[in-house]
Amino acid sequence: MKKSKFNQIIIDKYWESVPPAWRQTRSKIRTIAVERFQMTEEQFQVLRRIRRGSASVSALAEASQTSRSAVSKAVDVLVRRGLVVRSQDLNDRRNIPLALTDEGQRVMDSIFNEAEEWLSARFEHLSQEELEALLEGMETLRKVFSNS
Amino acid sequence: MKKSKFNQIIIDKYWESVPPAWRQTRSKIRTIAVERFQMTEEQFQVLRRIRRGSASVSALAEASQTSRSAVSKAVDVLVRRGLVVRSQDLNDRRNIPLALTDEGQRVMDSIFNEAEEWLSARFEHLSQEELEALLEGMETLRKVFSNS
DNA sequence: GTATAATAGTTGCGTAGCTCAACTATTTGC
DNA sequence: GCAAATAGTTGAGCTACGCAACTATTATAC
Repeated sequence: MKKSKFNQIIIDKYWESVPPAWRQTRSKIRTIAVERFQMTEEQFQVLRRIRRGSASVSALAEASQTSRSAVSKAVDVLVRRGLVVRSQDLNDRRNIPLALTDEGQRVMDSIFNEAEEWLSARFEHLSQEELEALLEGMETLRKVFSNS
Repeated sequence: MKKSKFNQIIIDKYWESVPPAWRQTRSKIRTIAVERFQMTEEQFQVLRRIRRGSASVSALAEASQTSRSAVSKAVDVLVRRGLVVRSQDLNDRRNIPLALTDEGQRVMDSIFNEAEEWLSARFEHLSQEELEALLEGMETLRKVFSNS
């Protein structure tokens, strides 16, 4: 009883926080991307993850909880724009490792500054306690939605 | 220094939690919606909010951080399907209050059960502490992204 | 060793989900 | 009473993304 009531509160809060946060973030990224870099939010996410280390289409799809075809298409655009290179894995030729080009690296640095400054500004006025609870909550969120 | 480093951690965590959570949720809603109710995720959100009380296109757009035109179109589909009615506000005739029809209420009840059971199952194995931190974190998230 | 299954990636097609700008219909404020 | 603001709608157009079908490669089964 008590448990299920609390559950309902969690679910309500989820609907009221995550989808709006996401919509607003996407909208902001789009604005930056379109105005200055002609890049979509999805491409931004792909670049973001490639930047953190070597990656493949499948790994990116898994990490961002989307389909391989969607990632494949995003990567394709980035390759055509000279921001990403598809390289080779001689041990397993099905695998196609992805990496940033120098230009990709450069673009990433500036788009990152802008996007993350915006995000940063959002979090700026939070207290230390709020930040810590937020961090913990987001980690839980990540865990909860990462499998399956 | 310390502050900005912590900020970076928060931002990273944000990227790794919110967008994937959202993508997976949308995907699940779509599955339920398409398979059983022929309804999109956006329509689901609109119905969800109307169910909680009277609402208008503008209020819904504000709450879900999207544009009025997007909401207007979603509402239009729901009206054509007989799930929502546009009524009148005689005090201000610009305002068009929205309400569920009986059929809309009925459909909502069952789609809700299904969608929220899925969400509920995700949160099921969390400890009480995790749930509380999650709740607090999501409230912070909501606040942070609620004003323009 | 070959057939079969599994895996990585791509492509075409269709549709949902927006946004922007332009428009109508009201109401509010000098 | 007229300009500005507000609520809502509509049309054009583009992006995102899933599904299904396809190729290429590797792993497994017999």
